[in-house]
This record gives sequence, C-alpha cells and structure tokens, in this order.
Amino acid sequence: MLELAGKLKQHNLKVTPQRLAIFHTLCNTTEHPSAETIYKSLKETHPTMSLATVYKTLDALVKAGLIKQINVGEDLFRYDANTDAHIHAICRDCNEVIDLPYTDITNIRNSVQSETDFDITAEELYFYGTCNGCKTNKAI
Amino acid sequence: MLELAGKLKQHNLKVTPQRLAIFHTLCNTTEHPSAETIYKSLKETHPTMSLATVYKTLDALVKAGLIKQINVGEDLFRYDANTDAHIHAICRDCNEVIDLPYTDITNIRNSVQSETDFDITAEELYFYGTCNGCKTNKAI
DNA sequence: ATAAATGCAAAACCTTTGCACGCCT
DNA sequence: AGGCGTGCAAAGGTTTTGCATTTAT
Repeated sequence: MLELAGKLKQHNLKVTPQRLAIFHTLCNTTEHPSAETIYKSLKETHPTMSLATVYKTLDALVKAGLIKQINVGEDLFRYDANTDAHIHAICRDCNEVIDLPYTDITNIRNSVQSETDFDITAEELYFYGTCNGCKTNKAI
Repeated sequence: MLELAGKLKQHNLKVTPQRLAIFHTLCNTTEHPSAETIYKSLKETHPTMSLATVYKTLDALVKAGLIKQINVGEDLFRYDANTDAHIHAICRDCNEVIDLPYTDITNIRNSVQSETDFDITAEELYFYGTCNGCKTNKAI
C-alpha cells in the first residue's frame, strides 16, 4: 500500500483514502473492471464513495500513466493496472478479458512505421474468441 | 450501387433508400465515420433520415457481416466497410483513423492460441501515434 | 492557509427501444 | 395482406460537470 501512496505523490496527486482504495483495487485484480464495478466493490468498505470520484480518480491515474484505459468493444471503458505492453484476449460469450504474455510485435510495428508517416507511440492488440470455460459449457 | 442492393438481398435485408445511402456512404469513405457523422452527411440529401434508422441499419449491416464496428478508444463507435483483415492507425491529435495494409500476424495468433485455451475467431490491432500532418503542424 | 479532492445532483452524450405509420413484396 | 422498415419521442446507460463542503499538504 505504501508504494501506491508513493506513486501518487510522484505524480503530484494528493493521497486520499479514496484514491488509495481505487488504485489498490485495480492493482489486485486481473478482471479489468469498469468504473461501475470498482464503485460497487468499494461500496461496502467505503460507504461514502461516490461514482463521480471513481471516474475522476481513474482519469487522474490514466493521465499519470499509472493505469491504462481499455475498450474491448463494449459501450463502457475498462481499466488495467498492468501498464506493461501486453495482449488482451476477450471471450465473446462471458466478456472475460485476460492478459496474455507479451509477444513481440516489433516486426509489425517497424513495417507499419516504414509504410506510413505515423510516429507510433502505443499499440493495442486484441484477440476475440471463446474461452475454455465457455467452450466447455457449450459442449454440454 | 447495384452490387450494394444485391449484398443486402443476399442477407435477407430489404433494399430501402436509407439502407443504400448509409451503405454507400460507408463504402465510399476512408474516414471510419460514427453513426452521427453518417447521419449528418446524409441529412442534406435525405432530409427525413432519422438517427435511429442509421443506428438500426448499421446494426443490421454489422450482423450481416457487411461492415465492421470498431472502437479506437473514444466513447463512440465507428464503422468500417473494409471487412478484410487489416490494421488501424489512430492519430492522437486529430483522431484520424487510417487503414494499413494487413501485415500477417499469424505467428502471434498461433503462439497465443497455444498459450491459452481460447478459440480465436478475430483480432484487432491498433497503433496509436501522431500522423504526418499533425507532426508537421507541431513543428511550425 | 491554500489548493485540491470529494460527493451530490444535474446534465451531457451516445445508443437503444416502443410504437404508430408507411412501404415493399 | 402481411411483415418489415422508418421516424419520432422517450428511455436507458455511461460518463462528465458544477458547486458547496471537506480534506491533504
């Protein structure tokens, strides 16, 4: 928890219980929760927590580069505390989003860079399909 | 225009002026417009066109596989008549979205397939950065 | 003490839905 | 005639904003 406070301070963000709770939640899940999901999971321990605060905090964390905002094709945003380059796999049945070990796409990036005049600063790779659990359920 | 009507019929979609106009607009742009943008561009020539019809038509075309819905990290959906596998590059300054020639990512897909239990059916690769025009403007 | 963060409510925005009317087959 | 598509208006859901109060530094 102390490291989280330190990271907030490093980016000139005041350390508040709400921010720590939101940041901590995101750092301790692999579920890529939405703002609403984070809000609901904190409602019990932080009864005064406001949904607006969740949005404002997530926005501040994204701007500081401490978390990433992702959109996997739903009508809402999800958040990911894993800021390292990695790939997302999304199950079209249960909407689970899982992180995959980064597979180097430097070759593609280089060829794209040479074919276009874009200065590439980031990349997102999503694979869509059916996860193992949903495959099994379908088979039954 | 006739081919468009044929494609609609092939998917048991009735051919209406609205559907043809929306489909035609999407097939003749590289701008990956949103529903709102399509609606505005058709307002002049189709004054009775309703935004709800645009949404319903786009939904029907997506379900028929004639167009693709994409989300590049904005809070809205864009649509793309290019249904072939290809890569998108998004400019973070002007929000332009351009199509890039498909660079084969079979290797990555195969390694992801072997590392996970996902049945992968689709993939989306986005590169984010600054386009040539915006680079130039910044330099001035 | 000062500036920033919180929380509430309201608003803004994109998208979907219900329903009456009209059109195509 | 029947079913589907359209268009209007209203509703739904997510996210943002304004403002008074509270809190962190």
